[in-house]
Amino acid sequence: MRILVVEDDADLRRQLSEALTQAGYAVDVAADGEDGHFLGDTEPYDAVILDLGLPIMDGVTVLERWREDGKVFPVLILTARDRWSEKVAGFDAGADDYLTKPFYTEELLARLRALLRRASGHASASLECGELRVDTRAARATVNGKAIKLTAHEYRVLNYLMHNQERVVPRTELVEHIYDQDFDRDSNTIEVFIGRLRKKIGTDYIQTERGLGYRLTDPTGSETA
Amino acid sequence: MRILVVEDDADLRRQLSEALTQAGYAVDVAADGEDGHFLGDTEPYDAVILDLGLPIMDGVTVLERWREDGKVFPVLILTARDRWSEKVAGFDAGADDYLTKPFYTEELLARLRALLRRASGHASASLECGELRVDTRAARATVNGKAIKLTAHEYRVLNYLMHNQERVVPRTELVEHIYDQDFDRDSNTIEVFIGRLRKKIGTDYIQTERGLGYRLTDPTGSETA
DNA sequence: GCCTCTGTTCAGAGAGCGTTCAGATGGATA
DNA sequence: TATCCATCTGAACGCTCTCTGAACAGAGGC
Repeated sequence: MRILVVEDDADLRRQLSEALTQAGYAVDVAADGEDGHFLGDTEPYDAVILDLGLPIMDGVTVLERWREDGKVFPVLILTARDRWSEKVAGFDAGADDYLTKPFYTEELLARLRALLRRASGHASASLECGELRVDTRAARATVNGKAIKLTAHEYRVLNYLMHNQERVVPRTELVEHIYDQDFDRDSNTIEVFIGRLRKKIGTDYIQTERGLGYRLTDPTGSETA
Repeated sequence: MRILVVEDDADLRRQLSEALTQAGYAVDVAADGEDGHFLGDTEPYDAVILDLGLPIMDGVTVLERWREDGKVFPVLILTARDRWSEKVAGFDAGADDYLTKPFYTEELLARLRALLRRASGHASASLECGELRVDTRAARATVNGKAIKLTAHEYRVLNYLMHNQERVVPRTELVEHIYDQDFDRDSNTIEVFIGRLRKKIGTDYIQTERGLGYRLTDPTGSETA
């Protein structure tokens, strides 16, 4: 975890740097808004601790510019001022937390941990198979980065196959997982859906194992007849 | 956005509930730790405001159990105690923010906005989607810079979709996050609101994924049918 | 070559959705 | 308190798209 500290007071800066280093973080420091802004724009930080009263460029301005540039790292604002209206302004500029000087180092570390923990909770669950990708959260499929429009049942079939890549999935198993209990098995709807999927994602992904079922496989991968 | 308030003091509970409702949230309340824990376990909240000193089950215990159960909603801890050691304990139990009584309602709302925004993966206070913009602070929406007049529920629907851009949001999920506990789900109010929103913001922003739900998307973005 | 299994096409059925509207509800105003 | 107005709600209706099942064509195995 790499942290940026932007603080003009030399004593506090050193104190923060030491505390964070000791807590196991990699720490960079900046003494004014311009340096701080530059570092935040160019280096990949996991979180930033930002003083509001800074030389050259104000802390809120620095923060606003980062957010405009699409920087999403969590920012903890640090300031001597205690007025709530400024806290509100800080939050709405894109801050994630706020701490008023003087503060206990323990509390700072605790808030930082909370920020990092929350920021890391955003891994999107996506299944991949070659150039085929299914984002289960967004319910969206892409091939070579191009979005594919799937109907609800097509999506269900593909999703199940993606969860069972490289495995032969019998048609009965597909039926059981896609439909609820009572479904007339004397129908060829699965074949129809497989056909439509092939048409949309490309014919090579879904192989037919005659008499056994279907297998989703990476067509570019190591193939053995 | 649906919020759970767990607070034993009746006055404060009502005050919070009113303030949050007026700010456009759907609010459920609980007066003790056991009720609170149960609600948090069974209903899909976007955030929780949790008092530490609670009857029957302590706030920290409630929080720990939620986290053990895999609940990830952001939690803002609220307490009369000001000692930093308890703040640290609260954070490490899985809290995301901390506020000491007495507090300004404005600050609570600002911290809540920051939590919700961060929880949905957005860094900046104003949510954007193409030319559509929602200012969560002022509860105001604009398209191409022109303000749009939205009713309370229209705003809630749009706000929730903005927090979940590019994702298919099932209608049931929308209902759960826009209304509080008691609401008759066998109604087509969501369709009605979607229809009105499309009329106001333009028809291209909200896509219907038949059988799956609705998706808010940037119409000018790189879309491939 | 015959038989079985799979792929494709198509039209009807049905579900899901959009729209409209009337009544209910709640908040504001006098 | 009575009245008005905006908003919300739930039902009805019609439309569109998807699903389904059948029929037929094609591929593969024996």
